[in-house]
Amino acid sequence: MEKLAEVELNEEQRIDESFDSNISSSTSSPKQIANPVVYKLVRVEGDGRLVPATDDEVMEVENMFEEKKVEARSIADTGQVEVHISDEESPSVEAKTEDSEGKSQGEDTKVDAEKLNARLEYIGVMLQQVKQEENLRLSKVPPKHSSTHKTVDGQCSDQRENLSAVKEKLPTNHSLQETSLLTPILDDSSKKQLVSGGTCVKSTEDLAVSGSSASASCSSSMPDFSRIKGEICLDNQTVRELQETFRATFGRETTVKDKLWLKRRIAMGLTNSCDISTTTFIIKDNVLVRTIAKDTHSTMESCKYTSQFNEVVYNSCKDLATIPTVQIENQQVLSYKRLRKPEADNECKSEDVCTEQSGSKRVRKPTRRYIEELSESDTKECAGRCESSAKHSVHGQSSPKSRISPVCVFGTDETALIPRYDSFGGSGVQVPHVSRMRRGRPRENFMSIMQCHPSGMGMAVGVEKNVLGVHISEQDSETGDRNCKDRATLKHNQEQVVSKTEPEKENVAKCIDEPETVYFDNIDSGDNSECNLTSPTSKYSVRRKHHRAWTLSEVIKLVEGVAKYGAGRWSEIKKVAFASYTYRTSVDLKDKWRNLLRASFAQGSNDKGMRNSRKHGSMPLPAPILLRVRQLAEKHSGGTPVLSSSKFTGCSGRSVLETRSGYL
DNA sequence: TTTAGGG
DNA sequence: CCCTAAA
Repeated sequence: MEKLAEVELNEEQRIDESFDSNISSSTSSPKQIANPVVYKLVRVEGDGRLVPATDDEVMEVENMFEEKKVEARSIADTGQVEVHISDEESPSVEAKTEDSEGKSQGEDTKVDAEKLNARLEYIGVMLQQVKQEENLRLSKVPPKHSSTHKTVDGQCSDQRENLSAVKEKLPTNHSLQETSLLTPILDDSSKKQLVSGGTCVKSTEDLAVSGSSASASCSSSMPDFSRIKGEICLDNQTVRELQETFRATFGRETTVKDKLWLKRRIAMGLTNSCDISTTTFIIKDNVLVRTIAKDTHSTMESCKYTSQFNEVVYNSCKDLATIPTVQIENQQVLSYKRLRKPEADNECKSEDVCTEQSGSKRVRKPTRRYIEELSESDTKECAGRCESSAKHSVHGQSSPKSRISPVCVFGTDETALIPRYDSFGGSGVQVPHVSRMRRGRPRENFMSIMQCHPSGMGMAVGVEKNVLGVHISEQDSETGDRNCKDRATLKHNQEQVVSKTEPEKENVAKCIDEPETVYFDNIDSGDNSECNLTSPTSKYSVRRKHHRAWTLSEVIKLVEGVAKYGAGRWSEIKKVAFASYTYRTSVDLKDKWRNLLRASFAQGSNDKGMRNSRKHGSMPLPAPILLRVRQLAEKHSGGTPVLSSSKFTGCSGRSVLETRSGYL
């Protein structure tokens, strides 16, 4: 604490010295929040001079840190810092700082805030530059220049100079002073980001200092890399040592006893990467060395680099009260929530080491429910199924009987049958009605039943092809699709059906109602490959769930929809292009597009394997469409837009639409 | 509700 | 195709 006091004194003295300079308070911004504590630190002499506070007064500085923490936090919460950093250009931070040094008592408050702000700006700029350099180094592609970047470029021709400037400047007393500001603001995860893998001696020293001096006011201690200097082989460490190292790395205790876990966490922290696939770790000067490396692709390089980068960021951030903008822009993928939610829930937070760097992909929690459901249905057989179907039941029919699979209707237990029958698609065929709740394709279920008991269903099958197909495809879905919503139940049915009857039946029935010729994807085949009345063979038929094969026209609609609205606007596309296709949901479109992408690129790279994998019965996707898909994908991935590609790219010169006719 | 992703 | 989480 003595040191802190000294620092504060120095600050005040500086004010004192530069007192004579004129102030231009015009630069004051709304973010400048007066800090009342400052008043206690200076006195105004008769001539108006500011004099340092006495020792007793200085003691109060300690409180100020608390105040500042709050203040800085509030700044972060309102997002003002972002605005500040990105919008305001700072022609000369230093000059500004000097100019704005206080003159009178009234200005004093402003002075402090001014300095802080100036520093914020300065650091913001620096961080921008750091980031910029990062981008330059990581990729040849020039980074997108934000307004701030332009400003920076204008004033600083050489970024490296500024980088070094950061280093030189930061270890001064300011950084010391404000490290304590930073600490509580950054939560654990962000600290990890910043701290992990500091290879610089200075950073280590700073950390040590700040760790000791600021610990009084900070709940969580700072990492101490001095402990992990030199070469460390994690494998040789005991659990206790590993915990020690963990603490040195992440700046917090852990009670985890699992060696491997600890090693992995430490390694992750030091490399700032979750790509730790080895079991043996050696750490040398904070850089992870892999002795058993599975992925050798310049891991060391990247590790080292990120370490250095993070160190710079960290040093910079020490001087910056809050750094949301910079953090976010640095692809460190620190979410806003994290930065704005400083409460540190310790332990287990390190889990985030991994997720936080996973890039821009949306992060998902594990879906335990799905897992539970699956395992349950697997193990508990019928009981599990009943439960899950109950969960999905819209009607809320709680009676177990109501949930009995339709097959039971024709099975041994007639009494368990659902008493209700629905008219199916106006065909006059009565179908057993189960819980209407899933968006499933009823006809499969229905058909399979039909096939199993043609006699029971009477007339049907023959007529089906002509009549039912149309009805179902055009108007069913809403009623029919709800027919059997529970997949588990449906599966169950099918399995039972299969076990009792010929496996092909379902398959045959399934394709009856296809209004158009069905093509088959190149990739996502497995499901619909055999829609073929004449060759009802394969084993796949047994396993298939309700599946509506995509027709070529559908695919084309989809592709054009994507071309028009862009991939991702599935609901739009669905509304416009698939309005009449009630059985295609936006999710289906999305899935299909995903498959199309895969197909198109697969074809581009090697079409042989694909060709081999393709079964003879299936019709491949027309090349022009795949091409179009690929182009759309490229276009959307940031490439240069391709104009009316479909017209020119067809192998045969036909447009996609024309090509289509050949398949209908 | 819609979108993105995993299974 | 299904399911779920995130937005």
